[in-house]
Amino acid sequence: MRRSVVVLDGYSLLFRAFHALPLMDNGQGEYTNAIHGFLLMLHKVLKTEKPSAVAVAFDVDKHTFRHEKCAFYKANRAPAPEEFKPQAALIKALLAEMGIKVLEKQGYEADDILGTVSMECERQKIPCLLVTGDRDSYQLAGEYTTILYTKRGISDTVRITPDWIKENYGLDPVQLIDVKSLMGDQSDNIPGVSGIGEKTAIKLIQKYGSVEKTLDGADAGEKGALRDRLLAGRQDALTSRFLAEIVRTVPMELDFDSWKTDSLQGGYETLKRLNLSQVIERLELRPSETIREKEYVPVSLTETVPGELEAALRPLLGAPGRIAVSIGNVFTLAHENGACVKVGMQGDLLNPGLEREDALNCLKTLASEGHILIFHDVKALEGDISFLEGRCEDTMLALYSINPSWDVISLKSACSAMEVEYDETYPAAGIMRLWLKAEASLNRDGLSKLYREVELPLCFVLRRMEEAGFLVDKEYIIRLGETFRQRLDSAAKEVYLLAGREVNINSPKQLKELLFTELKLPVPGGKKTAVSTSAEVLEELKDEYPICGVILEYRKYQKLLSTYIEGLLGQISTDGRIHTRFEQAATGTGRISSREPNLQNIPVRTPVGRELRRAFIPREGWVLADADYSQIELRVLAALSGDENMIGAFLQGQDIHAATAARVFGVPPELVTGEMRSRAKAVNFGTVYGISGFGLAKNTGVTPAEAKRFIDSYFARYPRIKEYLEEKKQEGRERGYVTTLLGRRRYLPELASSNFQTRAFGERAAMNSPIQGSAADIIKIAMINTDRLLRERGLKSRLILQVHDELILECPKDEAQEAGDILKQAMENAAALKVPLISEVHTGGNWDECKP
DNA sequence: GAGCTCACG
DNA sequence: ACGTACGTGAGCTCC
Repeated sequence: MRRSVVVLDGYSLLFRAFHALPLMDNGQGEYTNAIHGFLLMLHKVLKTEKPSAVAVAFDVDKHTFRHEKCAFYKANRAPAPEEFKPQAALIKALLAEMGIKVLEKQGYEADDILGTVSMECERQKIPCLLVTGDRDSYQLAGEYTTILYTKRGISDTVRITPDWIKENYGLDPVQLIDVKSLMGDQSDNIPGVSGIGEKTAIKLIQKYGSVEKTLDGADAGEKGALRDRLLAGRQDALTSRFLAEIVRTVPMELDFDSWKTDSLQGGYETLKRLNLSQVIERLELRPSETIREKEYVPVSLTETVPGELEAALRPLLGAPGRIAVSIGNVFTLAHENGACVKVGMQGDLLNPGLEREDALNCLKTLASEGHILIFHDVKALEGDISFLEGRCEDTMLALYSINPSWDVISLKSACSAMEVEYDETYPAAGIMRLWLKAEASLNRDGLSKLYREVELPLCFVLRRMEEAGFLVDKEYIIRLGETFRQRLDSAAKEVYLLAGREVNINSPKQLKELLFTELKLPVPGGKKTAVSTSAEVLEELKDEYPICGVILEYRKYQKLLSTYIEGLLGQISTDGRIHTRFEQAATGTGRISSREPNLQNIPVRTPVGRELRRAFIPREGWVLADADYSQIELRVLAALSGDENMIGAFLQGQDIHAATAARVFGVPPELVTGEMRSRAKAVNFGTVYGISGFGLAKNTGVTPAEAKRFIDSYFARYPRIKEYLEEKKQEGRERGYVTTLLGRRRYLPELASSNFQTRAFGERAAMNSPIQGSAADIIKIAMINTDRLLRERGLKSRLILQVHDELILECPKDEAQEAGDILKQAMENAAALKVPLISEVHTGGNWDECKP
């Protein structure tokens, strides 16, 4: 197909439509005339021009804060009326839903984007049509670039080519820049030369060729008032020349092939809500988000012989397309064309049919025929799912990418989060409904990349990690358990002795009664009633009251025994390995979690805890390679905030906590004491968590007033960090969410709460989520790349565990060096920030040995 | 099933 | 004046 590109100037055309059409609304206060006009215009252009690529360009936030941000930019243009603004916001969402590429770039006007696209088209010799209501774009006309200018209204257009400009102005397109610099433009705040209008400017450029030549020639070549004006306006003219020229080098990716023009699908529901039925009709839109029950062709294949299944399905499922799949008690499939099939599975008493393997083989056939299979949580599917990599979608992951706060793990709650009908008898139909809606939302919110390039590929990596598992030394754990049991028992006996009676130490209620009522221990903090028997409280009392120390001892071994010794022993599979399950849609920030058992909270902070870590081992002849990011969250904070001081410390490879201490205490680095460093470290942590004076005080043991002073001097030394955290809170309040490096959102309705506590929590989450979430984004990329590289290089080494900022490989001994290098490189190159990412690799014969 | 406690990053 | 660190999962008690 012949390639050609059409780009529309979003705001200028919307504005044209807004003024050309009478004000319309949908009866609920939403104005629609500009949207209506714009979409008809878009449709007409696509129909008559039949381009191979289309996009719509917008200025970023032009209508909200252009006045403050940019002194000379469109400063004198009338503000947009209230009836217009919401339409501008709506159209972008609509275009995304319809799958039309939206182009925008912070700090640039739509004109600049048009200029950049046309420049690229000139370079590639692709015909390019710029549709706009702004005559400034005439200067962009060229051999391959035509301007479709809307003269009046929305349908009265003229095609501007270099020839047209020659005929009408006697000039080349670029000389229009020179004309504009002489005549000026009030709406763009281009001064021009005072006293020179369009007619004179054109005449001068025709005569001299350019602004420079006009100015140079004016002294000798002109006379009277005109000569005086040109000489006086020299500087203005030169400044104007700079302002009048449209930027044609906006840094942006231009992948024309992805700017789809076929099938303007999606947007039906939104247009319906806006009551724009004429647009729906003209664009021939169909309600794509919902498959209505009557459209199904439900067929029950009860007696199917396994081998005949595919043949039976084929006529129902039609040409290659997208098929939602659910395998539970029944096997259901729902094609995007509405066909729907249900087959009994073995084990279903009413309708016994297929074996699991038959169902999987059926899917294999469908996938090999070019169908895209859609699942809800594909990783949870039993059996070998490797054939689905690159051939499937996952609604759970799509919805989680859109909003990690949604409960999307079960299909039922996912459907209720998306307000989609859930039909127990045809789960696949629910999955298809979810997918069609999720796909539009992913596009609308710019999250397709996150889903498609991170979450979806990652789930196959996680699946391989789950299957690989972590080998443990079972006998060692049992022996360790025996010694822990002895220490637990003696601690219990000692507690009973000191208490004078037996008590269930596991019961906080009984313990509270014993300590604070019977034994009348003082309550730390001067509170009247005891509130907690937590380690924090007992720690404070243990010097004075030995029973508290013994209770702590008891608790330590109780935890180790029940959660770790017994918990882990109960999770060892027949292969001697522990296969955790990674939850990919469970956290509010984008982190993954681990369960049954949780291998992300294996003890490490105390020596006794680390004894347990020694139970995690590689298989015979292999080693573990463990790599962890150094200070990834603080590095992310430094990079996102752009704080030069913190960036500088990381660039120089300094000990960040010591460097912070030196700055905040105002002493040279060599005079930083251990105490100073550890306080600075606490504040660095606090900052990442969304600092509060009280929280810091509680964690470091200083008074809240001291903590506050410390935070104040910290922010005085790192002003950009303070600004950044304020910005995040503000952003959260304005937009309702904050985002990570990859655009992952966290919605924070708490910020609008009238309850102080709720609101304060929202603020801390607004500060923390971009940091924790971006770090999570980064390690996910590292995991995908590590997994791919290891396999591409034909190595046997494999990822077996992720612990938020740490990745663990199991490697054949002779591969350890190479695999460790790959791991380190993949981690350090996962993102290019303003600070380096550093990953430190350690190998060892057990997990504990992998610590520095 | 909620609340407490505690293991991890 | 309010009452706090961010993000998880698991085992225990007790209603």
